[in-house]
Amino acid sequence: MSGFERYNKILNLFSEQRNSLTVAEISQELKVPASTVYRIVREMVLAEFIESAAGSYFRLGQAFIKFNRIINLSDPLIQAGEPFLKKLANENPIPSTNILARLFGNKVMCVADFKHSTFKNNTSYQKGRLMPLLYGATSRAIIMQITEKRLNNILNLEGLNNDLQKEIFIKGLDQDKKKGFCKTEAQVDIGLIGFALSISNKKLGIEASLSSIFNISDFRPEHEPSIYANLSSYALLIERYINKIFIDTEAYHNNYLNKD
Amino acid sequence: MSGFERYNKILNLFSEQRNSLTVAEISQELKVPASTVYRIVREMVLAEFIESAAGSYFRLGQAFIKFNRIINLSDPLIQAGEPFLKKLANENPIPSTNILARLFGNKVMCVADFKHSTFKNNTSYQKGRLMPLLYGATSRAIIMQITEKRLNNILNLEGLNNDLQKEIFIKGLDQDKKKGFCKTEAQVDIGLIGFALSISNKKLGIEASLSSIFNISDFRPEHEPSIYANLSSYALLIERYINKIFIDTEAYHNNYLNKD
DNA sequence: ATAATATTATCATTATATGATAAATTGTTA
DNA sequence: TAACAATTTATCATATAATGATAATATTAT
Repeated sequence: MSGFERYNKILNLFSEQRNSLTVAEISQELKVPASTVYRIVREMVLAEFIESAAGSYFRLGQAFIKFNRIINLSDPLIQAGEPFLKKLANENPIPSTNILARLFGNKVMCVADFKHSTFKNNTSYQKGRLMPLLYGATSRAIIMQITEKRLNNILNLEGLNNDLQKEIFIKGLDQDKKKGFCKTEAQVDIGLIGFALSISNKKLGIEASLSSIFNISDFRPEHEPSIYANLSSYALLIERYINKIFIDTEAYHNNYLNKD
Repeated sequence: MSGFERYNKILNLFSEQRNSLTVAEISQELKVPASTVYRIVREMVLAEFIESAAGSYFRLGQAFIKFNRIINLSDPLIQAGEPFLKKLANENPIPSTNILARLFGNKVMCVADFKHSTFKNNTSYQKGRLMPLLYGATSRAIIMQITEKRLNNILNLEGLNNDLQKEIFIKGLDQDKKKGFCKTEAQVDIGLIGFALSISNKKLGIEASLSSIFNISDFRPEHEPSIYANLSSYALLIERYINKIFIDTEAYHNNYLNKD
């Protein structure tokens, strides 16, 4: 264990379920002596990436709140997409939650969400939460973009090493690719149905998706056309906006450089 | 430069204004050769603390969104305080923005905010943004809690090294301490007036404040009593709730340990 | 007050980071 | 498409910092 990995491993011990840890626990998890962990933790406390809680426990620190704000203000996907989620929710024919998600390692992370006030259920998708890559329309609209090789790696990692299963999964994905959208029922949350479209920008390395999630009980087949119409028009809008941000940023950088 | 500081310094080069940087720029800022910076940046990209953007620029990475979520779910101040901000806003006699803030180094960071729909102005206080420690009611209600020695250090750091100025500042603070609340006009944003109370929990090391911010043009002296009544009842409520969380967490930990 | 736990300090040893340079890759321009 | 420039990765000897066992304090609980 060396370099940044050492720090990252400690941070990744913290989770929604286990949000505070003692040095003894960290030491045990990482199989590193307590004296070493104390030194490392102290460094991170100084930088406010960790803070001490009651009873010799430690928590994640406030620095994350600070950096999270900067990301929200600078991430092109969030900047371009978040403002449209509310509009999308308002135009959908039935109550919905609407989500922007992107690839995060071999998981999918929601980076923006808007739940319409009339949508009473809760989805598992929440900003910052990691979700499985192989289930749900939100995720499918993302993996349909990645290369075959990478997909294969991920399928192996996720335990889909049975060749037949793999083939079936890839075939289904290819069909979705041709159609240009994804639709899944109850793959992530029971009682919910999801529709998703890809959002991408090669230059910015964005592999994302825009999705609308509904209660199955609200949903009727006749809703589908307007759901697709909404999703596809907003997906296009967001892609264009991302591109605009890209152009603007480039211009800004050029301008900045010329001023030297 | 060594240990976590090396990574932290790079992360802290990113700001709202300068949200993407090239390796050359980082190298220049930190006075570290590009070959070294490339190695460090690569490590951080792997951990998703940094991500590559277009045109050889780098941005903060998505890991912050993930960790920010965990903090929001686990920070006792946010957990205890955030739900009450909306209620406070609704009960205030005039349109307001309501803020929970805490100490962050020698700055003050807003960790939760709720702007009432009728409040049209914008405050500088936004979740995750660092604000000066010496101006505004929000900040005063925090520094009035810290030890004299620490305050002195901060006053020196902030350039208040003139003894007379210092004395005046401390006297004003002492008066606020006696009154038990802070009120400032236009110290941070012109046209706004702020009222704040301290929130603290020694065991959890929380030094924070709850504040309501109004438009000066909306404000009349007769509003003051109800403003104070609201603030003080919610501040008390939040402190009690923090304590409840503390007790619950302790019980949880004990329970967890006994199960081994 | 005493015991138990948590935290910091010390220091010889080991392992890793560093940075100069070269090589490779990628992007740009003619 | 070739030639060029910029970006990124690889290499490696050397300097530097991390490690962890142990001892010394500090803090907390009994």
